[in-house]
Amino acid sequence: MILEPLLPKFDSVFSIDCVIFGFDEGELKILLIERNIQPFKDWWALPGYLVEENESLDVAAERILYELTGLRDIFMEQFYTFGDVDRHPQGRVVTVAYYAMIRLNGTKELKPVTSIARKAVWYPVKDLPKLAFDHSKIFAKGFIKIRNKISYQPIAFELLPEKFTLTQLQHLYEIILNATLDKRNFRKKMLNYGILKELDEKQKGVSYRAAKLYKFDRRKYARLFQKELSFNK
Amino acid sequence: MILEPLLPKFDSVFSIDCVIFGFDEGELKILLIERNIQPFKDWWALPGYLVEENESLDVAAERILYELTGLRDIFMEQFYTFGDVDRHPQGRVVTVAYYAMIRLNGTKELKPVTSIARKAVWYPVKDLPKLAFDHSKIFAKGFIKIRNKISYQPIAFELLPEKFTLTQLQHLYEIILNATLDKRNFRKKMLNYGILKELDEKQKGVSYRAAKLYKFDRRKYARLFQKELSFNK
DNA sequence: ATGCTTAGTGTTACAAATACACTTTATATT
DNA sequence: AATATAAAGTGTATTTGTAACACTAAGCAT
Repeated sequence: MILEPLLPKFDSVFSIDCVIFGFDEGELKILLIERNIQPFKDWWALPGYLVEENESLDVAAERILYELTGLRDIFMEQFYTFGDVDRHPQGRVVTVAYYAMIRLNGTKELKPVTSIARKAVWYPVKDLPKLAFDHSKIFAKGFIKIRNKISYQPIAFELLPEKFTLTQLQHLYEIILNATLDKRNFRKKMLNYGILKELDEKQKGVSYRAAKLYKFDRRKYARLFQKELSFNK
Repeated sequence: MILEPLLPKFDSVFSIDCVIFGFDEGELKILLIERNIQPFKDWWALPGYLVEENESLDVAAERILYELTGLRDIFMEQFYTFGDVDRHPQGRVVTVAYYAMIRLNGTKELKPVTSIARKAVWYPVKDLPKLAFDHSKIFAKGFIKIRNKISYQPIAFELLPEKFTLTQLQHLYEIILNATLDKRNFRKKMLNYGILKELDEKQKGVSYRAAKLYKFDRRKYARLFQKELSFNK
């Protein structure tokens, strides 16, 4: 039997960082934690931590988000990997960044289940504090990512409450795209997608004419994105 | 002076893998190497290797591609990071995948400058061999990436020789999109982009009517992609 | 009853995408 | 020289989507 050369065993460290978008009180927000450990103790940071040895990246992302914020069952998507040599003071740590857009029911409490984070809070993206590591850069790239995504997929509803008005939806688009949109054209386009269901219900508690409520039809939405774009023939 | 707790020093290993697309003899190809080292010695693989300690990911990608194939100054873009627990037999190795589309002048010789790769060759994507590690999966994701990209950005010219005919361009689109396109509409659309320059030259050596040659105008191309998409107002 | 504030609505103009088939031209063959 | 061949090259009508644009309707507060 031929002896194979002995190979060194690799034992690596890398991390996950999460950019979680929410929409509340007419503002786009992201989740930040206050770090309770070194390095960057007491700094604001994206929820992020080291991946464990026997964990795939996707699984790690879910676990880490849960442990640092208490949020569960959030579908996140990987969007970029940051690997500058000096991005981590303890050595070479590459971090894989994930993003998600979620509905922030007001009720969902943020409660870190580990002491790594002192607390987790929703922070308006307009007014972010200085962040630990290269997290400002990571956030910026994540923001560009959802801006692009929303331009070709009507995914904004992930951020809205179950029932919403068309004006709320439009405001959300305007914030993410950083542009003002024409009301009539916006409504026409959205309704044309055929993924909104008009409800027999109206907004309540407003001191003016109440708007109709809508909800998204996820089945139709899924069907919509089976057909592909451009150059169909 | 307050003593900070001593932090462990991280010392990690991760890799880069490159999916390099070329177009030759009417076929879409990618670059593969034949591995000359364990693990997966003698297997076909994507050009890929470990990142060095003091190297950013982008720089590592360039170096690794060069060392394994002899190709230089190729602009690559990161597209996904693969981190399944068992993807590498020597332990936990996360790999950051890059892609590029390049012009394959016929002349550019492929010559690994390290013995890690025995050789590097262009392989038709239609007929890839079994690949080392999870490289088949990486390739598949890279292919989807360029398919999507080409659908909204006329980047296909990266793959073509300096001078090309519209029919060649169309064939390339058809191969990447896996669809047949209408000749008149295709031409109209391409010419409307305003990034093609008609030359005073014709195809040579064909046994039928020679087609006009075109080349891409990179200046106009760059300008085209400063203006953004969708929902402009 | 009046005022205020937002909801809700339609048309026209322009641009882009699609469907579709014949003529022209360079070369090769006889 | 005549003919065959193979791909180049070209235009129009239809449909679809995008863009610009301003007033009336409804509900609540006073």
